[in-house]
Formats: sequence, structure tokens, C-alpha cells
Amino acid sequence: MGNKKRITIKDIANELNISPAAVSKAMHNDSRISEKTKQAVKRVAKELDYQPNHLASALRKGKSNLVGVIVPKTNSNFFSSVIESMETVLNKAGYSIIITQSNESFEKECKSIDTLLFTQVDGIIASMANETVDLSHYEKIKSKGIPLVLFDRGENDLNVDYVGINDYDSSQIIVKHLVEKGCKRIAHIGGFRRTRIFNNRIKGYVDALIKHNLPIDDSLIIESSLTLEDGRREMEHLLKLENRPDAVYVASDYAALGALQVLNENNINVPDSVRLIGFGNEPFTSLVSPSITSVAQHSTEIGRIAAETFLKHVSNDVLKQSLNKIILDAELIVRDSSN
Amino acid sequence: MGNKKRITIKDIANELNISPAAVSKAMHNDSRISEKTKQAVKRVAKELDYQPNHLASALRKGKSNLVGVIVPKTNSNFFSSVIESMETVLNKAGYSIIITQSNESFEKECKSIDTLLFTQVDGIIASMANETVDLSHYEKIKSKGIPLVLFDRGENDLNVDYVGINDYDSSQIIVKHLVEKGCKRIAHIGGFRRTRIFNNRIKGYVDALIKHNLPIDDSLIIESSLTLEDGRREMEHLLKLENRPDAVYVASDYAALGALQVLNENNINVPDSVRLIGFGNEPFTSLVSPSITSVAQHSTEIGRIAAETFLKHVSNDVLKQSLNKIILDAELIVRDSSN
DNA sequence: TATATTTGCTTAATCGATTAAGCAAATATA
DNA sequence: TATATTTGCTTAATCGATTAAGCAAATATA
Repeated sequence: MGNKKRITIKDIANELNISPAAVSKAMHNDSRISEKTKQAVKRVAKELDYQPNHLASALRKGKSNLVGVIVPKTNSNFFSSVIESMETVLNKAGYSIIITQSNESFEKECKSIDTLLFTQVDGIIASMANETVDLSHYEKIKSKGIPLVLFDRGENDLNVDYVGINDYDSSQIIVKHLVEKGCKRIAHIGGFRRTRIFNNRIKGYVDALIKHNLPIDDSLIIESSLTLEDGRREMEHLLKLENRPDAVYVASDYAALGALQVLNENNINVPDSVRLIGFGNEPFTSLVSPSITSVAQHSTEIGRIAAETFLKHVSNDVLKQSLNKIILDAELIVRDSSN
Repeated sequence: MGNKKRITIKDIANELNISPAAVSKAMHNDSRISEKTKQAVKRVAKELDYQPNHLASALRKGKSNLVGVIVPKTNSNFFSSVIESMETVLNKAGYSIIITQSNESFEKECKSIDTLLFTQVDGIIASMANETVDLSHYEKIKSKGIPLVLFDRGENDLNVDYVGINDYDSSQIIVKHLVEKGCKRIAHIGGFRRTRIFNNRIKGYVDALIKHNLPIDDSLIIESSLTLEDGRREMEHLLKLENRPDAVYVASDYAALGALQVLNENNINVPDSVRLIGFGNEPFTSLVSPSITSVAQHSTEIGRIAAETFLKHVSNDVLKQSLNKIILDAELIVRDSSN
């Protein structure tokens, strides 16, 4: 019912007795169209409430002005704020974004990519799912010549643009902080080594222990998916060790929260008996008791830079692009759980 | 460089010496195309790695198979899980979704709608921003004949399909629970009355007080944006009252968390001195101490039903649609903060 | 055997916007 | 005054896929 006939440039053309081509040019301020005609076109367009058909222009121009964004989950403050920042930059440049969540599933990630390619996005900005090991679906994007920018969870082998923080250094800063607080047995509940960022955090942690002349104890290094439940389970596991750690560095705030719950439930004083540090600076880290020391990841910056990197790609697509790997310094936000 | 020429149905047609029309029909299993041709077309399509140009078919069919979703913020578990559930249903029906966040801003919400209309979405599923009072931008969607479904934060005046929970009843259940625990002075930190769901929560609260023969005290009814900071501020305000409340029902978990922080900081025992109840059942409610009693909103159900409602719309668009208002019963999840 | 129907395609138009090519009128330059 | 340039448009093709209309060959029916 309410489905009124769409207004097209043809309607405007008829109204003014000019050609549709002239209307199109007038709308785009072509210098070869007179001011008088331009104003008339714009007036009529407004009167008729003309909305350009994006599909038609996208088809003709071979450009959809859509950017696909793939994140593992939107319900973390980090990703939500990265997206917000990307959107600001991309909207300004005339792009809209399509957000999809992989839910940390490899299969869902592949589907997301298919959907985005099918929708003819002009580029994809992605952060990889935890499960992802096989990278062939990302190769597919590259082979189609569609700009791909990874952020946070990226992969070196892919040889694509990347924006993230310095995970190795972050671990070094964390260990240094804990050592200064007098900790001698620092455990690490990390992610899987197959994911580059988690591997880097583990390497940074190990190298920092060596630097501070602390022994490397394999029983204190744990790999997991870093969910809250993983944090609980691994913390319980650590508490059962003969020689308990006096500090735990967890590579995700969610897992750190799980660990904190277990510590609280066992009446183990944090930070006096065990110091705890998370990663990601999710808002809840400052809300729980004790508040959790964590690493701020500059989400706004990451979003902005990832978007700008994409824009660079499309602006001079003729040039063979030089690879952009942008690594930002992270910042340790010290709170009660380690102080 | 890697930008290979796109494969079109024309390429497949040339390869097989048939017309592009035949290829198109073969791909869609048209009964008038022979099995032999169909198989040949599909084989060549695979060989050439053909990907249909979605823009072209969308333009021709006047249907983009995209659904726009507008949420105030993605970084809440409620919205993220609603979206996930919608996506599942819509993907199955051949639709992709475009997510945009309004960040609770009226201006951003208008922009989101413009972007979605410009992208030629086939429908919009939205939850309104806190700031939104003027509804003309939603009228615009309706006037274009594009299906609109609201969820959670909707508006009666708009006369569109809606999916949400029973806010009035939720308040009744909450008050009943608190009364049973012996509370006599129950405060309510609510949202703004202009938003229907918050108005209903206030009405439910007031009517429940009357039902249990408790006096209505206007100083115990507060309207705010329900951010964490609002929760803190309003709790501090309540603590300064001569006659303090013995229970606080907060219409959002975030604000409830703020309130809890203030109570903890002031060494006021929760639940013994003040009982606290939130709304939304965000994961952190079970993570803080004491854990916060809250209302589960059936996010998965809401997402599924909203998506199905949209699908109903597009399936029989000829029929004058009857309005669907679906109100689900909410569930009180009792935790330490009120028990 | 003659006509009707079905099968398997092709032809051509279409969805709206864009753009290369071109043309006539107006204006500038020699 | 004769030619060159600029201005302001129009014409027609195009982006790919879809679909109504139609046609010839194959098959079915009378």
C-alpha cells in the first residue's frame, strides 16, 4: 500500500524537460551544466523527495561504497568501540559499513566473508576468530583484488595490512610491573600460540622472565580460548599446584574475571596473596572488586587507522601498495588487583 | 594488480555457446532448461569461479536482500545476542544484515536510517536511541513502504510491528519479590518516561506499590539515561535522603552496577541494608559481588521473532498486514543482591 | 497424417544511474 | 568577417542479471 512509486532521475528529467543525463550531471555538480539547471534539478529533486538508487550507481560505477567489517563478537567494548571509530572515518568518506560477527567460529567467519563478497563490498576490515587456522578464505579476498585490512587478531603469513598493538612489549611491561611488586612466580593464562597476538604475548612474557632472572616453569604457562569459563578452570588448576604462583597474567579480561571469581571464592587475597592482570581494559575491569589491572588497547585509534588504511588502498589503487603494518604501543592501567 | 576481470554470466554463456539468459535460468533451476545445460552451466560456473553480481540482480529485481538493523549500542550482551539470533534467521532466508549503532544519539540514528535507505535495504529492524523523541525519521521509512520492525525500545504512536518483553509485569514481579523480602521503601531509578518501555516500568512499579499498600514517594522515583554514571549519581542522591530506601530497583544493569559501586564504597551491606535489582541480565550481573538480581529479556527469542516478523512482511506484501505486537514474559533471575 | 502441446532455448527490453561521444548555439579570438 | 573555443546540453551505450515474449524443433494427441 504505502509503497509509492520510486522517484528516479527520469521523473526529474520529465518535470524539467531535460535529459536524465543532464539531471545526473547536475546532481554531481558537473561543470558543464549551467547554474540555473543545477538549481532547478535540485529543487525538483527535493520537491519529489528523490533518493538516488544506490544499486544502480554502484552497478554502473563498479563500486558499492560498502565496507565489510568482521569481528569475533560485538559485545565487547573493544570491538564495539573500534567499529564506532571506523564508522566515523568511513562515513565521512562516503562509505557505509556492514558488520558481521563470526562468534569465534571458523565456519561462521567463512560464511561472513562469502556474504560480504556477495554483497559486493569495496573492502573488508577484519579481526580473526579464535578458531581460525586455515587462511584460504582470506586468500580468496586477496585473489579477488578486494582490499583487506586486519586489526587486533591478524596473521603474518597473510601479508596484508595490519593494525594492532605491541603485544610483545605489553607482556614485558606487565612482567616488569609484577616483578617490581615483588612477584617471583608469575603464571600466564594465554591464548593459543597459533594466533599471532597470543603467541607474541607468550614470547614477551617468557623473554621478560628471562630478563628478570626468573625461571621458566612450563606448568605456569597455559593456552586456552580465554573465555570467562576458561579463566575459572585454569585458575582452579593453578591453585591445585604444589607451588602456587604469586601472580597471574591473563591475556583477556574475561578470563581474568573468571580467575578473579575463583580467587575470591577461595578467599585468596588479591593482590596480597596473588596479583592479577588482565588484557583489553574492558569497562568491567574497573567495576569489580578488586578492580583489575589491565592493558588499554587504544580501540579508537585502531579503528581510525584501520579505516584510513582501507581508504588509502582505494584512493591509489593503481600503485602497487606498500604493506602497512601499524603497531601501536599499549598502556598498562594499574588497578587494585596488582597494586 | 591481483584485480582479475570479474566473471559474468556472459563469460559462461560464451564458453558454452548459449545465451546469457539461458545461463541465468540454468543457475536458478528454471524448469524450461534441460538438465544437460544446467549441469554444464554449473560446471563452468565453478571452473571460472563465478560469483553473481549482487548489485545487478538486486537492481533488476528491485530487492537488495539486505536488512538494516539499528541498535543503540552493540557492546551490550542483550543487543549483541539479539543481532546474532536475527542473523541466523535472516541468513537462512537469504538475507544479510547491515548493523549500525546509534550510540543513543538522535542525530546518529537519523543518519543511520538515511544510510540504510540509501543502501536500498529491504527492511529495517530497530531499537530506538535514548535521545529519540521526534519520530519523523521513522515515519519516513513507513512512507517509503519499507517494512519496519521495532524491538525492545519501541514506540506505540508509530503503529508498527513490535517485539519486546512485558515491562509492566516485570516491574510488578520485582516489587512483589522485594516486598516478600520485607522491603518497605522501594526506590526506582528508571529511564525517561518518554520512552515507552521505561514509562511502562515506572507504571508497573507504581501500581505494584499501590497493590501492596505501600506509599508512593516521588523522591524515590528518578528518571535518567541509565548509564553507569547515572546509577552512581542517583544512588548517591538516594543515600543523602533523610529517609533512605531499603531497596532500589534500577531499570538497567549498567546503572544498577553504578549504584552497587556506591553502596559498596559506603560500606552499606547489600542485600541486608539495601536490596538491589537491575534489568537486562547482562553477564556481569552474575560476576560482581554481590551478584545482582536482574530481569532476563529473552534476547534470542526477541531476535528470532523480530526477524520472522520482517520475513512475514516481505512474503505477503500484497495483503494489508495486520499489526504484530509481540510481548514476551520476562523472567526474574534472583541473585545475592536481593536475596 | 494434421494439429496441438511441450521443450529448450534466443531475443530484446528492463532495472536506474553514469559517462563517452557528439552536436548546436553562444561566445571568443584572429 | 571567418574560424576556434566554450557552454550546455542530448544521444546512446553501459554496468550484469533477469524476464516477458517468442520461435523452432521435438513430441504428443486426435
